[in-house]
Amino acid sequence: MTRDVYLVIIIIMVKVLVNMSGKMRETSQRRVILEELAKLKTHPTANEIYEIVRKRLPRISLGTIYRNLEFLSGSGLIQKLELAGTQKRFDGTVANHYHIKCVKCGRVDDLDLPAINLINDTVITVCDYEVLWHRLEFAGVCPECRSSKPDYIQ
Amino acid sequence: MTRDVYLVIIIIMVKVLVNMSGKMRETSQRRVILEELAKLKTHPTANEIYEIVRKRLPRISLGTIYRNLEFLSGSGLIQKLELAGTQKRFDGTVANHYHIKCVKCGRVDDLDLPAINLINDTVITVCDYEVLWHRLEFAGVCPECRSSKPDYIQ
DNA sequence: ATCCTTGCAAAAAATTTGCAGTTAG
DNA sequence: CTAACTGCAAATTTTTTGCAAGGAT
Repeated sequence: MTRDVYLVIIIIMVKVLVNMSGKMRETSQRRVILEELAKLKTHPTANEIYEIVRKRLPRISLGTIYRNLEFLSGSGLIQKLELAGTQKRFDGTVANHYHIKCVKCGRVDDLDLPAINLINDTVITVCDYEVLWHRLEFAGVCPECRSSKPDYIQ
Repeated sequence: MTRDVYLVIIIIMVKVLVNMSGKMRETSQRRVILEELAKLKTHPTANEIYEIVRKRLPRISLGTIYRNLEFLSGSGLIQKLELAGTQKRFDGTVANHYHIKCVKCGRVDDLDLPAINLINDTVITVCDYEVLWHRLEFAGVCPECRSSKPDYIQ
């Protein structure tokens, strides 16, 4: 639990430093991306964010979306997820938590499961690495897809 | 442990079925890819495999490499890894095991850590998914990179 | 006024696919 | 024979980047 406290402190420090340095500007594009990401419970791809933000800022470009997502995740204001599949996804929630992805429809949900940070120490004992972090991802069939007919019947 | 036994049986069955169906042909390209992958302890990308196989089969194309890697991992003869980063990696070892990736040089090593399959059952209790599998990936600094000077000195 | 940020378009990176010709079974 | 497979090249998909114009502080 102490580890999580450190993490929160570090995140706050990063935010303060980003603001203090005075180099981060609050543009409407950046603000809207952040707002929309905070609203969403899903974990959209860059392109999905583009389509959503475009409704409010029709002239925004996909390049700006990518640059901001990269910048915001680098600043610790959002989280970049590199899950199975071809595209990266983004999460407005910064706190460390695990995800599960539906193999049928592709939706990604948060898991209410405590992070098993102790496992990092276990890994240090079986390899010579300095272990920094781990990523734990689950895959399965979501409730909606489960209630529909199985593939081999359809 | 019983679960792993089932897994091994299933893998063998898949191999048998693949051979029985008589639809899989043993081409020199496919055989060499499989041979080279079995030799390697690293977890190469499609392009790295291409460069290695090309030494033995100079006329092979990258498309063939991709098609075979897809086919072989679909048949359970090799493993496709979708770790952090942009490229997929391939593992000649089929048995389920975890990996650690160096954040500096990008190399991927196997971890001698038992698979925590019980966690799937835990996840079922906190969400409505039918949990199929999980992926646990570590990141850190490998021994070689650790012994070199830190970034901010160089 | 400065220089971070944007839109646009082109480029890059990684992977997939169409097709005509080749080859294993 | 014939259907699976290959090489080649073009096409897709996803992300990054160069540049001149725009805008926040």
